[in-house]
Amino acid sequence: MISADRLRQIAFWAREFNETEIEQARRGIVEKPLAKGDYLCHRGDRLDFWTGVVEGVVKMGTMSSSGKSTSLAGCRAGSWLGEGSVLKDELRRYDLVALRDSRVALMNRSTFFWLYENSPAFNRFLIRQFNERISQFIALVEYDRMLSAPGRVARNIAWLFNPVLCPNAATHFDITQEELGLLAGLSRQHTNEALKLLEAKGLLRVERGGVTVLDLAGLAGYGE
DNA sequence: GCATTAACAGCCG
DNA sequence: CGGCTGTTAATGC
Repeated sequence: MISADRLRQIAFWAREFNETEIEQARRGIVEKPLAKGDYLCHRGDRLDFWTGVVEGVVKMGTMSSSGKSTSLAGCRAGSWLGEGSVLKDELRRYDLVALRDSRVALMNRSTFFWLYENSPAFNRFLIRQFNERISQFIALVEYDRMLSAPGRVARNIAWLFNPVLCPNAATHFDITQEELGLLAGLSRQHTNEALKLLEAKGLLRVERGGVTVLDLAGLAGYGE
């Protein structure tokens, strides 16, 4: 379990919680470090924890039968995921893998359900979260047909900066071009060129070991 | 042919 | 010195 202060630090959804809710939530959460390349779960596993990224970057993706990996979305520190699988008590539909040394918070299923049954604030959060995920996965359908590298990079950056899924996001984020490549499913070189093109269009600024978003809407809609 | 991997020199912290 | 970046050369589909 974690302290109430720690909970407020890592869980933006607990901001409007009352004392009872905070107490329940903090008792039901443990933290776990992940080394670069570690899998938290594979597609098809049962993982009875709702998961928050506390530090680092975690990739949601799947591995095809041929062994080729497909990226769905990156989740950076501050974002929480897997509520669908916990709620429906189903097997995971994707892998979760740490792109760099990371730290996750795990909330057990019974705590999740207690909040679901008892906390209006948590339910408001869940609705917003699901609504945002729907948009994200609708965009994923387009994305599948959109082959352009700059488009892929733009989408993935826009997701990382999603203000609903990741509310504390500043405009700058430390992420290497290699990591962005892993998220977008591109080589580092290709990612590099895509980034420079997006920079030339004024959508972002490329920095050493990071990017600064200048036009989030422009990135989210790039390639339409 | 195109894109990915490999290799390497410059650069910045 | 170590990690990241930007190129070029080699390789694979």
